[in-house]
Amino acid sequence: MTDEELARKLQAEWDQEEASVSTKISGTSASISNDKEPDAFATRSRNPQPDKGAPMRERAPSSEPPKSDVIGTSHKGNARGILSLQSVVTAVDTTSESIPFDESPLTFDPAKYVPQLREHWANDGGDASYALLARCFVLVGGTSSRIKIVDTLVWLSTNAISPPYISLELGLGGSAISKALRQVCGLDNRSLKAIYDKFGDAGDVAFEAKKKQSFTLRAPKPLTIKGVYNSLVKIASAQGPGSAEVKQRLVDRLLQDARGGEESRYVVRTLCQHLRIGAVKTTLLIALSRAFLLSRPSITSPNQNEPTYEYPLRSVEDLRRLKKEELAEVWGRGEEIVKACFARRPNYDDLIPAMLEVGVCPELLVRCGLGLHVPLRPMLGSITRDLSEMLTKLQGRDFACEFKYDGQRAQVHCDAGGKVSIFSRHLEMMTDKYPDLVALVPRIRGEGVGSFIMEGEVVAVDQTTGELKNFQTLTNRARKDVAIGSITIDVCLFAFDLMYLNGQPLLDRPFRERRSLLRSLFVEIPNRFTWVRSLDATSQDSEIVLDFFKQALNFKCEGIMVKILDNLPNLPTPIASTHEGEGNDSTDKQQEGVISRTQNSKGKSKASLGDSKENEKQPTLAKTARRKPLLSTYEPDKRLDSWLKAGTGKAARPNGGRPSCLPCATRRRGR
DNA sequence: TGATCTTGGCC
DNA sequence: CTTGTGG
DNA sequence: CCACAAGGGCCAAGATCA
Repeated sequence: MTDEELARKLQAEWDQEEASVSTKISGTSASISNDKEPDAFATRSRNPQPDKGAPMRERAPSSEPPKSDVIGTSHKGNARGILSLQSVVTAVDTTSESIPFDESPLTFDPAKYVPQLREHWANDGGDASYALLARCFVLVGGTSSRIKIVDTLVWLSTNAISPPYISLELGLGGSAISKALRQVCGLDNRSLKAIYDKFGDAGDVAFEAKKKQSFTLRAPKPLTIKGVYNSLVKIASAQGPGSAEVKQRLVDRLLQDARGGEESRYVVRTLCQHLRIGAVKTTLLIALSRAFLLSRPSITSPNQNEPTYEYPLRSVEDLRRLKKEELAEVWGRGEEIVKACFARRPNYDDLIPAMLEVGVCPELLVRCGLGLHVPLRPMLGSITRDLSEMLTKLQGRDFACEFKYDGQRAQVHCDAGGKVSIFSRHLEMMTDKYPDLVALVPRIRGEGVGSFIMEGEVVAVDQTTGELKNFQTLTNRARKDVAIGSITIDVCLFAFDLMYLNGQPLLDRPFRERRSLLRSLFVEIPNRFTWVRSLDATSQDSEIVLDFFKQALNFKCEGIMVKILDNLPNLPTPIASTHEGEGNDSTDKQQEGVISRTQNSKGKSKASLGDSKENEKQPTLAKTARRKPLLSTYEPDKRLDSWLKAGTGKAARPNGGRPSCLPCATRRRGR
């Protein structure tokens, strides 16, 4: 297909789409335009701006919205529903004719998709999103350049163009977008602002503005996936003086080339990196998993250097024959693998090539697993309200309590060569922010420690008194290009976990073992590098735990973390848990056994659900026994009950809130 | 240049 | 960080 | 129950303006 034909085809499709103005597919999708509460300019938090009706002026005097030509980039309201999804996913119908990567259109083909979507919606209900995304990722008849589409599309779908630990910022505010809209659509600020106030979403503004566009500056060139992605990268790459204009030009072009309102909407939302399609990381991983279970690229030109893709597939026919639970099992197993990979190596540029090589199988975890200088997604703790809830969740298992310090979580990588990387909780690279920590690493590394990944909390600490400073003090530190001599706020790293050591992942080891390795192989430096203060306890120690919690608060900590120590409960004696039937040791043990048998293949909780017999045995206990198993392993990106946090929540009570972990419970059930 | 505003990161 | 919402 | 979205307070950086 030539460019010209393609363009004509797209234009025709576009017209058709415009005609059938935003065919609402499901009721929920209506929420897009449902925004009441426009909230002028919706810039971020501050910015007093009580200003309501006052229209924006260019070059605002100080009373006006200071940045008069800005369309805010924050929003209200959720966009759920597949109308938006279909628009974003666009026309990557990889199952039909083969369009070269460079020409893969950004626009979607409503004629093709709308009926399918209706069908999906009717038949699959909640699975429609996954089904649709999976369909769009299906790789049939592809070449390696086509494969790139998947990659690119995934990035675009997740509001990102790079993983968080690689800093590639668009550096675009709303102003560039409004400027472009003014220029391209011939509207003035006042109208734009009015539209924005109505919808509260820059993308919706673009939609309306584009519909009002009365002229064209030049012949639009159909947008392609690759083109849009490349533009984003170019925008992000432009830096320094004059960069604003470069960015502006790129934005202008994108909006000129956008055909019609719907495409403009999503181009702009893409530019804001705020697609609002309700399908982000997890959804995409699930969709990828399904797509790769069902299909693989077939290389048409074997003479090239194209690799061959031969991983096994599931056939749709076979899957159709399965019972509902069996099908869920098949999907679920794949999803767990893909999620596990992404949790350990959160980069689609790594994940997708690996999937292309081996498909969705345990091998994937080897190809795309934990590695140095690539942050894994941290394990999280479930929030607990009070002590009794905590002890209940712990189900009588042994646990460790740790101070929960008021600082910033940090993941420290060090390779055998001594190179250090430090990542934040959200995987931002902050090595440059803590040159003092980097310098510390050689000194804390004990004998026999080569490479490692450890985790801890960075806290501002007075070096002479050892006194802990609050979080706010820590934020006063400079963040970029910190010279080690110019540091005014000293910090201490309170380490609490070790996930990797000497080339070997430790994620599957029990916490007790990881902690022991950490504490035996590394060397403390007072007020610079120490262990989190901790206390091992059992469910009988509620008073001691409570006291520990109070100590933590007195020590300027936010509260405590509680962590399961061992995988298998080490019950001294199977004393009958006669009364209460609360903790119920026997079922615990059985469950745990089931899990550990299947764990190596990532069976996990799905597997344990399959064994329903054991629950039958003790009907009275079924209610409490359905809890998820408690793991002492490090489970990246999961929020499980094996880690519990108790203490003062920051966002709820920024200042001086009372601890929410009230000393409510001395009333413990026996023992 | 310094004041002012926006952004994006942390909790 | 927290909450709210929807499936 | 989960995933997504959005909310708030705070800060350094950087862009923009007077």
